[in-house]
Amino acid sequence: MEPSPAINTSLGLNFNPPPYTDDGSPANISVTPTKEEAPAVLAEKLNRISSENQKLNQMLGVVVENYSVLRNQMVDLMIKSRKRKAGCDNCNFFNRSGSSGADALTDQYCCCGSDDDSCHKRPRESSRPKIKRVLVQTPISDSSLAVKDGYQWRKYGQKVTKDNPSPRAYYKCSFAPSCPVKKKVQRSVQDSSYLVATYEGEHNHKKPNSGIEYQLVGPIHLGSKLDSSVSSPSSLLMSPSLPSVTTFDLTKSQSIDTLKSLVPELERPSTSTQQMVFQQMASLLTRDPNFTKALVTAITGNMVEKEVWR
DNA sequence: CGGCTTTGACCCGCGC
DNA sequence: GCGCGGGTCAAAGCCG
Repeated sequence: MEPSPAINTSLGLNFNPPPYTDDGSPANISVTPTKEEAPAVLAEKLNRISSENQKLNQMLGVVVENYSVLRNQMVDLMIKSRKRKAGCDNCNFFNRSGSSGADALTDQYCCCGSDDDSCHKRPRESSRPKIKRVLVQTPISDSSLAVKDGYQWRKYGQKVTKDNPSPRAYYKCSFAPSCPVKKKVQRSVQDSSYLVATYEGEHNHKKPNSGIEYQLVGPIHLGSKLDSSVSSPSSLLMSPSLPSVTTFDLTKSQSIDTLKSLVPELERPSTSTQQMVFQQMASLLTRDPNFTKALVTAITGNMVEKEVWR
């Protein structure tokens, strides 16, 4: 593996909370400005907020740009790596999975354009439904196999498969037959705290309850605990869209904890007031879809980088 | 009563 | 051709 170019993908989030006194109250901020100084103080605050907002926007742009660069580099490296393994200099796609189970990704994408049968057969885009895979962390005690993705599903079957002790549930979009999307949900055989949802096809309608919940999606490194077909970089590239993803419901306080665990710097405030300020800031930020998207993009980009060049 | 889930039966592709 | 296993069907049951 080639060494990674040193690209800083850290968010560099520096909230710079105002200094606090021992009793937790802000030290240098006048809570009740006099009538004379109120306009000046407000204008100053406004300027400061505008300035911080501008800085945050710039940081966001850098983060997104860095992710894009990293992603392109990862794609290039994976293609090179697979070409070496497959021994096909003209072909950039990946080996077919031998399994036909839930963890199998059977689509291949060949770029060599060769009609030689000794090379790989190219799937016909028009005849193959798009396959997207999603990882969702759920309590092991939750046996419902329900993945809340904003769409309505009708369960039409459940089977116990050979390679996984947990049953696999089959769902159709409740808009069927006009919407052809199907979904298979099964607990990961390697880490039963994760559900693996495999989506086939694309919805031809909007989410029935779109906007109710936020769903952060992006590839996440889960180490060797999960089955390799889900967590490996190759599977990331085999699916048409971001395939191996984890889901955080940012409307829940649990997600704030998740955010803090992902960005340890956010845990530095020590006093209860600072904690409260953090909670409020995190809550405000995570309500902004653009911010959450960029945040996950940055984090997952960093994770993918570590995985690829390990 | 309509919609959804459950579950056994059936279909079909694949390997031997 | 046969067996195996994944995927789907459809009747029965459940629930609001």
